[in-house]
Amino acid sequence: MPRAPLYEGVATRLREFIEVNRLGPGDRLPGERDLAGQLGVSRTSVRQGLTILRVTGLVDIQHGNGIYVSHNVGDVLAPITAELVMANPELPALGEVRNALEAQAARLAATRRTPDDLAALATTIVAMRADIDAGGVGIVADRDFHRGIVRAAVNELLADTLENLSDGAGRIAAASLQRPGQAPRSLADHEAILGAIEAADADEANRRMMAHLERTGALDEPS
Amino acid sequence: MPRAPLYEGVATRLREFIEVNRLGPGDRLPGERDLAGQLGVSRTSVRQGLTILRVTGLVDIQHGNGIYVSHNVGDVLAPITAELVMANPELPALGEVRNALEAQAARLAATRRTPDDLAALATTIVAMRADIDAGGVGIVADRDFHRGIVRAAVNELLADTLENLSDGAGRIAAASLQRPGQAPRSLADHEAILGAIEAADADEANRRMMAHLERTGALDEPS
DNA sequence: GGTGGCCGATTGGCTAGACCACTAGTCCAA
DNA sequence: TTGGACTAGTGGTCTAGCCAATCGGCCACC
Repeated sequence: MPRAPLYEGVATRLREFIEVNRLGPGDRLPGERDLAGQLGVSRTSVRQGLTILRVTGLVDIQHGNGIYVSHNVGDVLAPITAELVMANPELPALGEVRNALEAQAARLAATRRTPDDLAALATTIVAMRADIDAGGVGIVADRDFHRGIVRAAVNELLADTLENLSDGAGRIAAASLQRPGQAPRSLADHEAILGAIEAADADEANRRMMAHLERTGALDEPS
Repeated sequence: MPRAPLYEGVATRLREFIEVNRLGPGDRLPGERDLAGQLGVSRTSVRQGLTILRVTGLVDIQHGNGIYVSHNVGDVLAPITAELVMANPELPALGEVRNALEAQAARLAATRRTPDDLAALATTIVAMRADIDAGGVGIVADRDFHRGIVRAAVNELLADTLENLSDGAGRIAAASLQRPGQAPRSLADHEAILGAIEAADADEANRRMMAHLERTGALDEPS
């Protein structure tokens, strides 16, 4: 059995330290030299352990100032998912995860949307129709619509994750809209989804969003 | 504007190195001393950069052997999500993300399930009924059912993410089953979900799974 | 000829100590 | 009151070295 590296243990003990001392967002940790002394390891190892917590999003390290417990839970997944997407943006498994989250956003939006949310969504539909009438395909309005849904869902973790997953997915949506006749179809989809959200029909919103995503995402299908 | 730390740059340059040299899973990177020389930085900084890539899941560092490009994409998110869940397991936002992924798994399972998958799922239902008849609540069979769904979905990324999200969710499910009359209700839900999957009805499988999760997850509702 | 153990080269893991770079607070002079 | 210099404290980086795990080849032995 291979033994775990020291800095792994340091990371674990630092997590425990934060938990035991009930440290919340914004609270300050002891300096690196202090921690090295308390844990009985070299400062180098402490720094490697801290790097792990930093990448993980648990702490915020400020040069010349100190080490602080981070604020947003969403920040934890953000850099990682971004990394993952950058590495292989058209991985099908990734698209399926993304679809699931966005359909869930539609479901939540159906129950939580405010009048402002509905107004914003309606605006994107008007804008998309105008763009299509003007000969465009409504890429901007399309993106705004999907973002509006996510915003209406009021779930920061979901929003952050989706934001990063979408970095790669953006061009897929753009490519999809370029297909002949796709833009009006997408517009009709949007209207149907918004209708379900207005009606507070969570199941229907979820179903229609999923159908919409599967239609637009299926680029490789033999026509 | 604050300048980025050196080790961040090292991590980025190492990522580029992997990409430019078309290194795939299993390929070996130069040693730490080599990299330090090539990048013109100290070994310390190289090690910190490597730690980032390691946490990120991009590379696998082996003591006494060398540094290799990692294999599984799922490994990227796994340790991070586990971390996140450990930190705050009853965060409602987390539950919503988890529900979305599991409902998506049900949807995918409806189209991809093999006869073996169906048989395994049916077995868990039989086992759960037997356990309930014997006075239990079928915790084990319940867990097996949900895992069986995920397995049938054939999406490694989704499976890995869910596996880690569920570490914290496990006890929620267990607590839910303890409620009077819940176990038979869950069993009925399972049967309905399996029915939809057998019928290859993706929408229905998705809908029923979501309904099931929302029912069992709503622990804090005033009864 | 095959087999087992030894040994050394290579590689990552860890330490110690020093100095640099940045931040925030203090204090003094204008 | 205000502006800037100073300073203590903190993270960032480097050097040099030794420790520990791994792998592969060599060699004695069967």
